[in-house]
Amino acid sequence: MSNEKKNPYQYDPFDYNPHEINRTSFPFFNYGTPSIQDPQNLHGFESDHPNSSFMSFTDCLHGSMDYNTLSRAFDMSCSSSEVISPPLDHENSKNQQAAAAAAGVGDHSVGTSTTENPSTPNSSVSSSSNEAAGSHEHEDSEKKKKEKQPKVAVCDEAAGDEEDKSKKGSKAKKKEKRQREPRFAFLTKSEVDHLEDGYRWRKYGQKAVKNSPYPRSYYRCTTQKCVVKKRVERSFQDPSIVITTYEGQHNHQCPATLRGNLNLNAVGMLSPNSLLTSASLNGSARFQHEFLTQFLPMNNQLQLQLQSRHHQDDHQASNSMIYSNLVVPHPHHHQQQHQRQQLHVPDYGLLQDLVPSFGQKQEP
DNA sequence: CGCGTTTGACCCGCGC
DNA sequence: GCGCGGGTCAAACGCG
Repeated sequence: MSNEKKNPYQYDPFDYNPHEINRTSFPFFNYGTPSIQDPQNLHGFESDHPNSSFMSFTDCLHGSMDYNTLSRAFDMSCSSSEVISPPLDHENSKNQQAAAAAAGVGDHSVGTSTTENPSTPNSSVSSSSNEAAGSHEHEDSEKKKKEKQPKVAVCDEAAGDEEDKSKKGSKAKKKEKRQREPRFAFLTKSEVDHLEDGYRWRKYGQKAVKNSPYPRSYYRCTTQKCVVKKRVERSFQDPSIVITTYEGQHNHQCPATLRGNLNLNAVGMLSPNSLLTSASLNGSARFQHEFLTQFLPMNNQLQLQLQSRHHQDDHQASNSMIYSNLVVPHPHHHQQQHQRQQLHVPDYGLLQDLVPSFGQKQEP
């Protein structure tokens, strides 16, 4: 656990350096040196966005921009041909988890910050996992996940959802390993589990999470034909952290956007710099968690790029991660909460699956 | 009544 | 083969 970003496979999207972020043009991804251990580092980021007021990513994303553009804007121009899927070494992660847990891994930053920020606003740290990349590693990870959802796999999502429904037993295509949609996970510091992201979700299940007192909730986009799902769970290491994992791509527009709220400038998205600028300058704008959901469609590309990049810069222990100070307006909270981001949150739930190295990074 | 949540049962893959 | 755990289904229920 203590290490290594040296290993290209030890992809740790949760490891980042806020300072880098300030320096880099892209506020969400950081390929810089990992030093989140120092909570202080957070200040750098924070100072940039004292009010945690960012433009809504959703807004931006709903604008007219294609993913290619986005990825370019995000300065993720590396080749995506190389798929570097974090190997979900089960054993490894188990050990790491155990070790981490034993060591009280809450990773300083997490534990510390958390305590320091009892008010729990919202901030998020995200990471992506490339599960649908198709690499061997990917396969491994999938196995861990047990690729369920045979229905979608068999009938090609959108279309078959309905029909399959009736047939749980129709193991018709068992052999066809269900292809998992690319998943995108991120952390959000919030008191509420289900963060508003502009889309409408229906909860379809809840399960207790092993080794965690917090249950994991399963949501599905209520839009017809949209097979996007998301899982929400709370980090047991830091209950203030909500781990949200999106799976799939929305094939429709964000309802919120449709309702019209934006004057978003996709502009901001076209350039990392502009994004940063916008975020910093546009105090009224919000940068919501939702941004990730919008990001989903480009996940493959994005993730590949991120990971590839990581691979290239592994000497820097680069991590692909998306993070932000979120202001998530929630019905239950009359006030918007502001939170500093928590980095490097050790979680042994979904994150472990998504970010294999997540649990091992906790050590300087 | 429509929509969303709750929750127990069920399915399925994996490890032992 | 069995048990475990993740993921999903679907009936029951709640709410506006």
